[in-house]
Amino acid sequence: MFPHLELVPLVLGQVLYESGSRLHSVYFPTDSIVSLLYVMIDGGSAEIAMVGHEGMVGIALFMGGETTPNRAVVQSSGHAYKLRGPLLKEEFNRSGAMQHLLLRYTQSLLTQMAQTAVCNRHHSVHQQLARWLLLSLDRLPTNTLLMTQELIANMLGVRREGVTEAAGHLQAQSLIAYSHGRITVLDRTKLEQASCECYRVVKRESDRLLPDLIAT
Amino acid sequence: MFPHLELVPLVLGQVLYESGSRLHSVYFPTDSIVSLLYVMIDGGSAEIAMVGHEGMVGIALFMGGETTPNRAVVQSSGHAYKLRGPLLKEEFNRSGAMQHLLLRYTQSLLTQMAQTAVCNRHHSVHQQLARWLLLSLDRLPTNTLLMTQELIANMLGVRREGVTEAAGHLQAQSLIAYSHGRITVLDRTKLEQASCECYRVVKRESDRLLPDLIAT
DNA sequence: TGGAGTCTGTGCGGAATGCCACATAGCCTC
DNA sequence: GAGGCTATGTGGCATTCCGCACAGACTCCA
Repeated sequence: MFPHLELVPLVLGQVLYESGSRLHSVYFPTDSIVSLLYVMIDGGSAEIAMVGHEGMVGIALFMGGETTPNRAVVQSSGHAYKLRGPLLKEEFNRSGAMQHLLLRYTQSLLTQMAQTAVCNRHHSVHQQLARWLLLSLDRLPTNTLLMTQELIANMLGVRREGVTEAAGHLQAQSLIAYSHGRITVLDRTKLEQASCECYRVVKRESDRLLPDLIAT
Repeated sequence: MFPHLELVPLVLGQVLYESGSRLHSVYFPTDSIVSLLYVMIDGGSAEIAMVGHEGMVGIALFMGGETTPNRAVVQSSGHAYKLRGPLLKEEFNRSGAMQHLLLRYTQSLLTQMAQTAVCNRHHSVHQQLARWLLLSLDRLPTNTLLMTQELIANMLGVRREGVTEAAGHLQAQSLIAYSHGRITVLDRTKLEQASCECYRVVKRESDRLLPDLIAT
């Protein structure tokens, strides 16, 4: 399979899959982040999960559904290994270590989605922003995110003003610093404290299910 | 595999799995409904997804994680076929039709979770109640749910009063009728109109991914 | 049949968030 | 370095939902 991996650049805003569209390839992000979004009829949106170097975009291919109702958008520019769908399916159907890995990754994605649902229900924009920053940070090589508040608001499905207020609060406490589309995390530990339990649950499950990737 | 299926009764409130507990058996509900919940540290809860005759409780077993951070609670009494974990794994690893079916079901569960996240973010308690009633109805043989508003509130992760108000509204429009723990859906079509797009998305994906089950 | 317990209805104040409008401020290009 | 564009800050108002308190109504069991 490895010879068929093709390293491709992913740029911010690029749409890898549209809702309901047939998947021809899957992507393994290296230093990029891809968001899975649901876009409502009225145009509103909400992020369902994010995928970075720990995972793969396009699990519907081996799950058998071929498509999902979600859109996959590049949330942070970078690169990904692209693989043609049939090759992935072939590898999956060999029922080897790769299949087990993909299934465990899918379970970790499931946990992320579940926790997103919980977070959307119960936690404040403040807590959700902290969670989101941490999830992004875990998928980036640096501790700086190139990301406007407007974009974050779209991901979280909240108002831009809400993000401004929450981010201002985090900056006042020196947990982060930001300016015009560049957010730097200054104190990761305190940011975790500002976040809700949702982040920790997702992180713990991810670490538990995908220990192999610690080396990555 | 079939000779090993054991029909067991499930009673309202029964906990099949606790968060993080090792799964020994899986359950295929027949006329019962099982809710997957996340229970927060402070005791608050939110339903992640519900499972009825279309699916299985305990997918973590074949996904490779063995456990999940969620609790599985019987939401509507009835029965389920119980199967010992190792037997299910064995069947799954045969990579036959059963594996494909289970994976497609998992994808439909994924969609349900994703849509729960979206709904929690964007839709009103009114819309969510309608969605929830419809999802339950699809999994029951009758159009009567034995279910108090308090319980529904716990599932949706909202206040009981909020459910009272929304349910009163639906009853005033003659979409449902209820009294002390017994809810009857009178007009399914209008209830769908009162619901948000989330119900339709989940239904469509479920029908698409699991056509075999229409016969069931 | 009556009483206890559960379920449902209602009102009030407060917090969080949504929507809208506009002001300020940094960045980039020319 | 000036202007335009984008990003961020701020305020006001409406709505939804939460938390709390308590009243009324139905059911079930003794």
